[in-house]
Amino acid sequence: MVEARRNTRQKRVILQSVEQLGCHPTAVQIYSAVRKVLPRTSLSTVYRNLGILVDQGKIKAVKGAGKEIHYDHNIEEHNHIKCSVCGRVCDVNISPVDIDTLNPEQVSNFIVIEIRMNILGICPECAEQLEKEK
Amino acid sequence: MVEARRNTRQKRVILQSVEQLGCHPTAVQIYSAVRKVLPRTSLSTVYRNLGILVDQGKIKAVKGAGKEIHYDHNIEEHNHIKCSVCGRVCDVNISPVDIDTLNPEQVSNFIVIEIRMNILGICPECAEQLEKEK
DNA sequence: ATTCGTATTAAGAACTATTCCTAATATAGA
DNA sequence: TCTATATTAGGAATAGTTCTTAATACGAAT
Repeated sequence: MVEARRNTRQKRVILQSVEQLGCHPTAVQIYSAVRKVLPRTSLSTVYRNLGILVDQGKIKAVKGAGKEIHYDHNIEEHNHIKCSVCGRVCDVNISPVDIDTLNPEQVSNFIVIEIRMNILGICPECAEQLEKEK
Repeated sequence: MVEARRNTRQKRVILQSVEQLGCHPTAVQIYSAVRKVLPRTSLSTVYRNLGILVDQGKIKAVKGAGKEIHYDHNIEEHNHIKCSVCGRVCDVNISPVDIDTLNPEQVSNFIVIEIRMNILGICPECAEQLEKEK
């Protein structure tokens, strides 16, 4: 990825959208929000700039349960839970495993780079809805 | 997914291949192995039967870091580490978090279904190779 | 063993999320 | 303001997976 140099309107609005949408939006959700401000923005511009913003450490990409990548304006290390019904992603507050305490045979002698937890669940709203339908 | 009823040659060879390949093969790797025995097998048949076998609890799908799904003949609960260089997946032996010990506010009031750890690392072989290239 | 209904297959089209390509545009420095 | 070029819009390409359909083969009944 080439180092970004220019401060374009698109890049500014994309970062703003990730921050304002808050709840771990996908590229398509960010795209919709951006197009309300800059209607001619293309999806590839959104993807490219999200990549640049991740590289610059301004946002984080949340991959995991499900095929879409979600984006997070909270760059502190934390984990996520995904609703298996509606697909939305929320934060979880489980202390991550300390990489330094692992011994090699536990991890097939790999050098560990990153430990992510992907948690699957049902969000309160969907749980309530399912309860009603019974 | 409709309940599978017939015991076809393809299904048998696909399950065998997952078991014999061992190290968390992808659908395409399984497809290659199956075609050595049944050369006219199609990729969609492999995918469909892998889905059936997962539904029947005979194998597990390992999703996580990376876009491909890997398949595991070891159906006991355990976690995985993926090599960021060559992409292969190995087992890790880290005690999973106990779902029952979590309190609701830790998990944004979700009902927790499953906790998966996705660990990213570098496998011994790739680490050695990288060391040589320096 | 043979017949027959239908579950399953092979082959490839379709789909989805993402990345790549290229001419046109807009930004930042002079 | 002018200019070089980084970035954009638009759409094509890609990768992994799922879907569609006519043909096939499994296995229950004979």
